[in-house]
Amino acid sequence: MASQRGEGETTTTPLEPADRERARAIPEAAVARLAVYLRVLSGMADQGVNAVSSEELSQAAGVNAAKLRKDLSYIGSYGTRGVGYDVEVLVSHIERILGLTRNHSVAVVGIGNLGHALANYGGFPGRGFPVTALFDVDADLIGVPVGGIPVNHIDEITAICLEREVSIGVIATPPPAAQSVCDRLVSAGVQCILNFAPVVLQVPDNVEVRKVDLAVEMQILSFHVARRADEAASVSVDNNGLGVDGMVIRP
Amino acid sequence: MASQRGEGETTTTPLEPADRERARAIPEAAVARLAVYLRVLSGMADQGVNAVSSEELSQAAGVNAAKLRKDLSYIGSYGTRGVGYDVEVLVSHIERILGLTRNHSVAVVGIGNLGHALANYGGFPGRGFPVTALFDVDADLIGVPVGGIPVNHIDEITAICLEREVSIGVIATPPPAAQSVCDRLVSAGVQCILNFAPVVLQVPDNVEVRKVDLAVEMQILSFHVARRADEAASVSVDNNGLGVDGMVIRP
DNA sequence: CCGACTTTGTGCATCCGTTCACAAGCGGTA
DNA sequence: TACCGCTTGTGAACGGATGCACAAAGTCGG
Ligand SMILES: NC(=O)c1ccc[n+]([C@@H]2O[C@H](COP(=O)([O-])OP(=O)(O)OC[C@H]3O[C@@H](n4cnc5c(N)ncnc54)[C@H](O)[C@@H]3O)[C@@H](O)[C@H]2O)c1
Ligand SMILES: NC(=O)c1ccc[n+]([C@@H]2O[C@H](COP(=O)([O-])OP(=O)(O)OC[C@H]3O[C@@H](n4cnc5c(N)ncnc54)[C@H](O)[C@@H]3O)[C@@H](O)[C@H]2O)c1
Repeated sequence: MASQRGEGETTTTPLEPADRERARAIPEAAVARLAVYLRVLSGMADQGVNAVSSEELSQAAGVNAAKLRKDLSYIGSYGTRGVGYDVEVLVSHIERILGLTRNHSVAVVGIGNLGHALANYGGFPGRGFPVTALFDVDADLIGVPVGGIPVNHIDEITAICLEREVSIGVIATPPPAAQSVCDRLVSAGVQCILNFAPVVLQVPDNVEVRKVDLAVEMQILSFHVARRADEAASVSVDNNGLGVDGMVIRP
Repeated sequence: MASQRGEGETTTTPLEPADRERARAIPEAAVARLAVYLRVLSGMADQGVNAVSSEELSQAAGVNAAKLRKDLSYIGSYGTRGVGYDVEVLVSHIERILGLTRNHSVAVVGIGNLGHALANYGGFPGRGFPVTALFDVDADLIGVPVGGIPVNHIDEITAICLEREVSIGVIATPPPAAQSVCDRLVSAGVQCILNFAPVVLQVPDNVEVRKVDLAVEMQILSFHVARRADEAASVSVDNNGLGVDGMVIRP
């Protein structure tokens, strides 16, 4: 508690360490997009591309060019007018702002279907997120290596998280276990949690939780299907009063 | 045009095709939360809870009570002042708005680590999203049943998607294959896509894509770690000029 | 060295979503 | 029936994000 925002109004920004002030001001939505730009730019760098314009990059990232420029302006002015951006330069600045200059050790809890997939996934270590610890309660799993890391018992979570300096905890347990696992991660000092269990986690203010809820994603898609169907229906209603499946819509 | 609010004092006017107009106006963010409320409410219903107030429900869903009420107001007025909401009633209305009154058949493409986890996951069918088709290119996988469904070759995607009336396609292939898989899904008539590959997909306007990008999620968490570390540093700088790990921050 | 051309960075208007605050409406109670 | 306390539903203010449009600032060819 008490670690909410609050202070910061008094200074009319005479900022010396400009980056810190900037970082604080970057909208969350822009942070998410910066991560996407970074991935696109990394791909370009790998293909030997040296420079890119906001137009090109925005196309590749699937956003509006003006928004891209604004997003980039949050982290500083690293473009060259009339030319564009140096890919390498942009990559390194985005990495710096996102805190990717150091590795973030990841622990996965719950090595079931999803936990196995995550532990085996090769995409994280390469991007600065080495998976360094796996936990479960299932006796059959303890000691078994998954993706090269042996599974530990959940009871060892505090000691091991501290030892391996875990900064991100991933919860892939069944829903009923999620809150208790979360609590354990928090008391082990983990301040960032990625939660796959369809549960709303209660955490202290100093802990950041992001959730990935596939059922919710699907339901959002479902909503759009329904909306589309309705639109189609309200058009065809002028024809015959029938919905898409021939279902009568409010006759 | 005409689909906005408009009516001011004549609020008692019960619109005829009110739901369609409403559905169109629901902000995307609210839709995502409605899905969460639905899950919480379903849990309550299972436990025999009959009624709930906006305060209780908002707590359980981890949101502000006013926001919850506004979200619910997008779908209609189904509460009782002075009392609260009937759980069953709310469930059925949210389901209706989200289009969950009918099943949405799901196809998963790319039956690797992640695809296996998704195919085996029992949480979808129970929520109205039966997985009815699996596709891959790997000859060793074709015909093998995963989660009860045999894997088909990707070349059969059009025929099978049409036959099984797939409405949601899930892409879990390696990134280079994602766009081509997406194109095939689209030409098979699939209008909703959930993409796990870290790639920006290009689709026609009538197709809805949602992406789940775990690397991006982690990078957002990383950003918050970095921000936190900076805050700590700028405080402790007043003490000893040292950052959290004893690393010197701008001495 | 200049002028034409290109692209960035950003002020500004707009839009969308969140939050506040309170009147309206309902059930319970005397 | 009339009053009281509680909770909903929503107008209105606010804040944050988006998109536009253009001046500023650079390159490049002559
Ligand atoms: N598999 C998917 O595709 C998928 C999709 C969406 C959501 N999810 C969610 O992800 C979570 C995991 O799904 P899954 O399919 O991998 O489940 P799973 O049952 O295959 O695996 C769960 C694992 O967690 C372990 N576990 C149980 N209690 C534990 C505890 N207290 N501490 C540590 N480990 C514990 C179990 O031993 C098991 O190995 C669930 O919450 C599920 O709802 C999964
Ligand atoms: N596993 C994870 O935890 C994880 C995490 C984040 C992102 N992802 C992403 O999800 C995707 C899948 O990851 P994975 O670990 O399951 O990969 P994987 O390599 O285990 O599986 C990929 C599967 O796709 C199949 N495939 C390849 N090309 C195909 C095509 N054209 N059509 C149909 N199938 C094809 C392969 O045969 C393989 O079975 C990747 O894009 C990955 O970046 C995975």
